Amino acid sequence: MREATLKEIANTLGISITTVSKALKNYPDVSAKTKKAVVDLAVKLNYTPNSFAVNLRTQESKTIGLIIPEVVHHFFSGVVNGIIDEAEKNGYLVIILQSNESLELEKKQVALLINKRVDGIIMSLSNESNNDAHIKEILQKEIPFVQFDKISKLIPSSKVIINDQKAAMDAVQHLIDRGCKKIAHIRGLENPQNSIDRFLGYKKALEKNGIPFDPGLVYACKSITFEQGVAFAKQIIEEDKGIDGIFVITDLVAVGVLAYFNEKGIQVPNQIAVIGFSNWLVSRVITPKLSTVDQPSYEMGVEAFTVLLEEIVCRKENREFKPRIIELETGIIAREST
Amino acid sequence: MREATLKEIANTLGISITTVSKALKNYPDVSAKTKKAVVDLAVKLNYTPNSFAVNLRTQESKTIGLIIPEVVHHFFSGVVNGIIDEAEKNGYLVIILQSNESLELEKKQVALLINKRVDGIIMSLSNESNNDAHIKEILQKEIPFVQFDKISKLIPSSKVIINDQKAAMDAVQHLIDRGCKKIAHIRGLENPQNSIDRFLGYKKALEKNGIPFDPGLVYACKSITFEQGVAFAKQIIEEDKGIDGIFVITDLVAVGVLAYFNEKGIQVPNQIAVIGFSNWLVSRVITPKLSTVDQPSYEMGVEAFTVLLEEIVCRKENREFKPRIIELETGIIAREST
DNA sequence: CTGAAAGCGCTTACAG
DNA sequence: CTGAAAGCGCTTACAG
Repeated sequence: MREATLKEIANTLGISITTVSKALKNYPDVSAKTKKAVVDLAVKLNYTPNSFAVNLRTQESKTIGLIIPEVVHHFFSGVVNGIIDEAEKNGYLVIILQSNESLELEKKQVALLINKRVDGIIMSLSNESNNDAHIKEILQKEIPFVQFDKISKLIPSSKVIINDQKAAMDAVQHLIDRGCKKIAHIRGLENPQNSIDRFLGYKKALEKNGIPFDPGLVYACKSITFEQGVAFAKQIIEEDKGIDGIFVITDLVAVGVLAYFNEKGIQVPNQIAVIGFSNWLVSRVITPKLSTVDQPSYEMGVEAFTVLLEEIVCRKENREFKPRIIELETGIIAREST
Repeated sequence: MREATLKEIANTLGISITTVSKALKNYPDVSAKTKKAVVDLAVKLNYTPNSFAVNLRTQESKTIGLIIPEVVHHFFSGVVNGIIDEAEKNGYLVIILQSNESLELEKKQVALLINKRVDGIIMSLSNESNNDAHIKEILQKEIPFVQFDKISKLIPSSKVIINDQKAAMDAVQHLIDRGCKKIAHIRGLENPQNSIDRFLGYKKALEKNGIPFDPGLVYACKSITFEQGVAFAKQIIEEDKGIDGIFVITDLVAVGVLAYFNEKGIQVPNQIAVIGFSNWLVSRVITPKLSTVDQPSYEMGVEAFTVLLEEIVCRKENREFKPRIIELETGIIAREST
């Protein structure tokens, strides 16, 4: 069965395509009688406008693009969730691409989306990416653009973020409130902004509480893995520096720490308290249950789409759009590990 | 800056749009000289074909739709990964929608994708869904269609699946090989095919080993959650039926079982061995590390797109397409819990 | 209230 | 080797 077209409806009813189009779009200048005949037939034929033609005519695709480092990650899954849901509510569909943390791929994907003429792009940068030409091209082509999570501060677009520094301070303060005196930090990679900010938050919290900062208590991950957590936990025990609390860059690594402590019979939190970051699923089901920092991932997705849509609408109406920075609240989830 | 068009190139060079189009598509009947002039200018203007126009003209969107119950799920994330990667390699983009296990939403989403005129649809059904009208409409409109994981056997489409029955048999056999004599099964919901098949595999494995099947050793989840695992573990201990092995429908629930056993100091696997299903991330980082059945999620995604593309190509060339059932191998991952 | 016409930007069968 | 023309299916400014 072929798809019904306006032409078919028009021919069947013996009226013009113009009138059929207007009737279906509920224009005021069509008689009630004509309108009814058209609508009835359209329903009967199960007519839906050919979106290819509508796209070409209106120069809109009602589709947005989303580029993230990887889907297989609890935090990103949550964001994707929020974006898809909110987009759908507003009549938009979402094309998802993954950069796999490769700058090369990311560039190709931006080109793909621009070529596809999506109405807007939401993006979390790969670790390598920064103020690069492909990002600039998005802005230069005036394609509505929102960054979230891993952002480049240099790019003047809307951003949806959390305050990593403050969240890290809260986490370390939580350890201090629990009585920790000598707190280590297992930090992330050198480059990413959130890794830097969490480290700075750690330092600030110590400072605020009059605890001297000791660079010897900072352990830098070479990769964000369970195994890194195990390795640093081992090192911490073997070095025997009297550490009684650890703030870990993210839950996956923290879980590695807990696994090692479990194996060695080290009491958590009595001997050493541990707090992670991100509230992955795993942190809730591990023993002891991991205390962590909650990032509102779903909400980040919703906000990201919402501000993107604002920009889409503004540009369509030729109104000025001022990029907005949306900072979402994080919270400490205290469980059994602190 | 406006986007360059064929017309613009044609006017600039003083030749026809037709020739420009042919030159860019490397038709043989264009002189080398003209071709070079066109290509040079196209590169200079950073020309890319307007995909809206190409779509309308070719009646192809080079986009496929994917509907899954939820993204925030390690297994589905893996599949999504495989589909996106393989699609991109072949010049296709992927629109992702989530049914959130709601039949109502799923129906709406199928309509959205049909309306969007995607070139094909890949789908894992929601738990409520079956041989319903919206699925039939996909087939009736001759839209290339592939089911994976949660499928309806009644729908004559290509399918990418694992042999749940065999995988479950292997898991239970593994418990038996480890010396378990009285094996319980925490099964999934009533409806989904894979829940049924895993249960049947459990029965068959017992039968094959001459162990009488006891319905009293089967516990049926009302929801697939950590908490259900905890609750059933508690029940199993309190009932004290002498169970020494448990085959659990999926890792998340199995982790709940382990959490309860950990808390009560029950030795795993010495007192009771536990095996899960799906190889979630969490199973590798829990203590004791959970033995499980590995499902090749990424590969399922790759296969699903590959067979979809076969159908797309066949239909385009008006060749007959015979739906294919692709069954992927699973494997037992023996860790510390068995 | 209705409709002829232009146009979105491309592709391709056909003529020369 | 080149190009005029039709057409994909819609929307909308304009005329009547």
